[in-house]
This record gives sequence, structure tokens and C-alpha cells, in this order.
Amino acid sequence: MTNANTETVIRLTNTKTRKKEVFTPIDAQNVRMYVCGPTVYDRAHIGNARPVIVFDVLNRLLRHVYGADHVTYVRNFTDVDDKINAKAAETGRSIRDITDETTQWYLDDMQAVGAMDPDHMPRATEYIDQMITMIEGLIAKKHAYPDGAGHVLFSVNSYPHYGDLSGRNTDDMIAGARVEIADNKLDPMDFVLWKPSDAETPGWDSPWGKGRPGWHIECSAMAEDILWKKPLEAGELSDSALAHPHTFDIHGGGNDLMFPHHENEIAQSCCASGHAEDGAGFANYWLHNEMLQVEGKKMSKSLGNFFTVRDLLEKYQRQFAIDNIGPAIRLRFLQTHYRSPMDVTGQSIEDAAVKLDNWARILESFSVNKSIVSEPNPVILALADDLNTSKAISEMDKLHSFLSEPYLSGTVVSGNNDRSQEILWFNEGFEILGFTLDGINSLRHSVWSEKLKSVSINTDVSKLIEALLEERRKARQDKDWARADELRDAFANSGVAVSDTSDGVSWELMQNFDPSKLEGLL
RNA sequence: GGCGAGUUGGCGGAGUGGUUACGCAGCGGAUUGCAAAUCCGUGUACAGGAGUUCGAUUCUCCUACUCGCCUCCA
Repeated sequence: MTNANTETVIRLTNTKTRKKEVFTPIDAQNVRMYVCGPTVYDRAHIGNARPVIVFDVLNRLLRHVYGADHVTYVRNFTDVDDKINAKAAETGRSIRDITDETTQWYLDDMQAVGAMDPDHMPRATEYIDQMITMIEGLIAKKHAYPDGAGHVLFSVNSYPHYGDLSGRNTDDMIAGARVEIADNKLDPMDFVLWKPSDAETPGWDSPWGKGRPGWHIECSAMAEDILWKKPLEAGELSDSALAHPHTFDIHGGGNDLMFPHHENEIAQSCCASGHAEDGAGFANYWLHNEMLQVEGKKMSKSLGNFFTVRDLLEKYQRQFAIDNIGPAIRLRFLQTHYRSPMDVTGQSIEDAAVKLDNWARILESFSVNKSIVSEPNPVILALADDLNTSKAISEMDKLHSFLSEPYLSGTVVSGNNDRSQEILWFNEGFEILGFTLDGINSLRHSVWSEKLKSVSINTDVSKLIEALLEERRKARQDKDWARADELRDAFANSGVAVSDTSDGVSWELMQNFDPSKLEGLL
């Protein structure tokens, strides 16, 4: 994973051109990616996890292809926002208290679904100075104007390419009659860069009075600072990077951000860097993931199908004693291509857990010989083709059945029985999709079944089960198959699955476990 | 109203102008006292209509439906 594999061709669907394009980084020694992160005012819902998982896989793929030290991944935290202010007012807690707590929750939950931390995780409030500087620059270039009442607005008409990314024009949007007409705007589509704060609202001193930034400016300011200005000052930019000032490779986020957020980011950034006329600069490739549905419906609090990541993690902890169902959530997410709508159901997550268990068994059965020269890995080729995670998982399944065949049947295959290439691919695919054996351990059936026993069975029930098992053992010994089967059926009926193996009898609890049904059988 | 994405077998979900996706479930078989696990085998699906074509699930157009964005939202 650390060696560069730059011969792998990555293709990505670029929202800017609406086409799948070959990805060519500005500087293969430092691939730069920015993804819009969360507003930290509450627990992340499962929809929030989709872009995190999608771009985590992209991050891993880029690191695989260009080398782990040659990718810079930035994902921000929006910690200044009116929703946060409202929550502070509601609860009486300080803003910093809320955002610190929520930020940590987010990191914990995203780690649970196997996402690596980005290289930089800037907080908007740490970049107020940079935002003010950028706004001043925009005013100086006549792309923005103060209204004299503490607001600064971006002038959409000053940027001829406004609407290019999202494919819409301002006239249509205004005709939609959903644009608020305000007195202080030169054009109804103009948006706020800076707004005044009263005594109760958090604010920073600025040339336009005490105030706070609008939503969009933060990403422009942070991307510029972290991906251009700081490396420039540190002398870290290559000639090819220097030849593309203020520009980085990939900008990602959910497609709901395409308009207005990303459109506004582009407008601000291109205008600030002197690219108002040609619309060049800023991000070369724009990636947008589709939205998620729950049980076929849009997730919303009013429909009662609103889940946080934490809700799911806790549900499986409670019901199945699974410490971390996160990897199964991750696999479920990756089974749907990022540009398709995804429907999440409880069943689909449980199916994913079974698949991970099956994969893990194969990994444990083989040792990986990393020294062999690998031909192109079909799993990675699938990922390189516009992050086709669904196809990549199919390739994993194909490798899985190929590897299962000789090993599990115990058959010695004559001739060329060398499967080291396939096991290498399989192992590499497992890693690049973001899974580890340790990470999935708690959701493996044998593991949670054992844990479930310890948490859901009291001593009496435990003794009863053991007595019944002993009863059945005797019946089998006496070849009293009728009695043995009666007991097996009774176990099955009460949610206890009994297996006779060469190592003896083992039993597991199933979802429908009901100890009361075991009573009266002795 | 404007813009965009999509509609594949029981379910999830690839892909292709003429050939098996794959996985899960199901079914048949091997194995097992019976089961479980495992292995082998098995499924002629591409929303509807018109067109292009020797031939379309795959290209074009239309219709229906679903979803998203246009307002905070990942």
C-alpha cells in the first residue's frame, strides 16, 4: 500500500463536465483533495456517513496509486452556523462546548465505519482572518459589496460563469419564485459573505463591524490556505503545482451541496484568484455523491425513519451484543455506487455482516505472500473506474468463491494449485475497501453469538440448556433419534441452533431466542 | 414551474449493440442418523411505446413512475 502504482488509470465522473474523465493530478507527488465536512451541532445521521465513506475509499485508492505520503486530504468542520447558535440558546450551553462535543462524536462515529482521519481537519472558526482577507479582496475587485448595515454580499453578476457547475441559470431560479428578494441585494441571487452579529450571537471584529461569516466563504478560505498558501510559503509546491496557482485536484461532497454551496465556492474562489473571466482555477475535478434513503423513503424526522450512525451502532450492541456493526454499515454503503441513490434497510446491513464474516474466513485460511509480482488487481481496477465499489465487491466475491473451492472442500487440486495471486488481490481489496480483521471481529457470527449468550442468559437458563443438551447427547448415544430430533426441534423453536460437529456439539442463539419455550422439556 | 439522476430476475446490484455478471434467498444433488456448515448444479431479468439497426436490455425520441436539487440539509 505504500508503494506508488502510478500506472493505474483512475477515471472519475467530473460534475464540472458531466463526463467520466481520466484523472490526472496537477502534481503526482502531492494529490490534493478537499471534501465538505459536517456542521457540528448534532449527532451525524447515516446520510452524513455516505460522503465520508465514499471519499475515504477514494483517499485510500489515491494513496494506493500515488503513495500514502503523496496525497493531502482536507475535510473541514463547520463550527460557526446559526443552527449551532440556536442550539446554544436552547440549551444554555456554550457554543464551543457544543461544537467540541459534536466534533468528537463525529470522529468517533466515522471511525466506527472505518474512515481514516483526513490529513487536515480545519475548523471554520480558526480561519476567520483568512475569510476576512478573502472578502476584502473580493470587495477590492468589485465582486462583492458591503450594504452599509454590516452585511457583505457577493455580486453574482460579476462572475460570468455562475451556474456552470450546477447547470442552471439565474433567470430560471428567480422564475422559480423561491429566491428571497431583499432590499440590500443588487441582484436577487447575491449571497451573503459576512453578516452582522448582535450581542448574543458569536461575532468577530471586521472592517464591516462585529459579525460572522456566511456559510460558503469558509470552504474557499480553508482550501486556499491549506492546499495553496501554506504549502507555497513552505516551498512545498512543485513546478507543476506552481503553474496552476490557487488550484487543487478534487473537491467532493453530497450532491445537495452542488447548488448553492459549491457554485458559490467556485464563484468566490475564482473571483478572488483573478479567474473571474475564464472560470479557471480552484478544483479541477468535482465529485458528488447521491443521497440516501431509508426503507425506500427520504430520511426525515417527520417520517420517523431518521437514524444517526450512533443509533445503529447502539441498536446492534443492544440486540446482538455486537461491539461495532460499523464495518457492515460501510460494506452496505459501498454496495451501492456513489452516484446512485442508496436505500438502507436493517436487512441489508445484516446481509453485509454475513458477507464480511465469509470474507474473513478465507483471509484466515491463507497466508499472504506479498513478494509475488502482482498483475493488475481486478478489485482495484473496479475502484479506479469511477470508484465502482459495487463492482469491486463483486470482484471480491468472485475471488472469494475461487479461493473457497479448493480450501474448504479439502480437495487437493492437481496441477497448478497456486492461489497466491488471488489471495494477494483479495487481501489487498479487503484493505483498500477499508476493512481489517480486527475491525470486523465483533460482528462475526460466531463472536457475537458467544457474547449474546453471556449477556442474555441467566444461570438457570444456562443450566437448563446444558441439561437438555446432555439429554440429547444420551438420546443420540442410544440411537433414540426420535427423542434427539424432538429436542433439536425444540431448541430451534426457541431460537437455539444446535450443530453437531466433529469437535462436539456447539450451539448458538438466534434472533428469535425465547428461553420460556425450553421449559418443560426435561 | 425550472434543472438533474434513475427505473435490470424474489432481494441487493454490475454490465453489454448479438455470448454466464456476481452475491443473498429459493430449488435439486453430494455429505450428514436428522440437521448445521461446506461443496456441486440450477435462474433466459432488463418500466411501457415508437424509431435507428441484419439484430437493442444496451443508441435516439416519447410516455409513465421514482428520487433529488432549486430554501437549512451530506
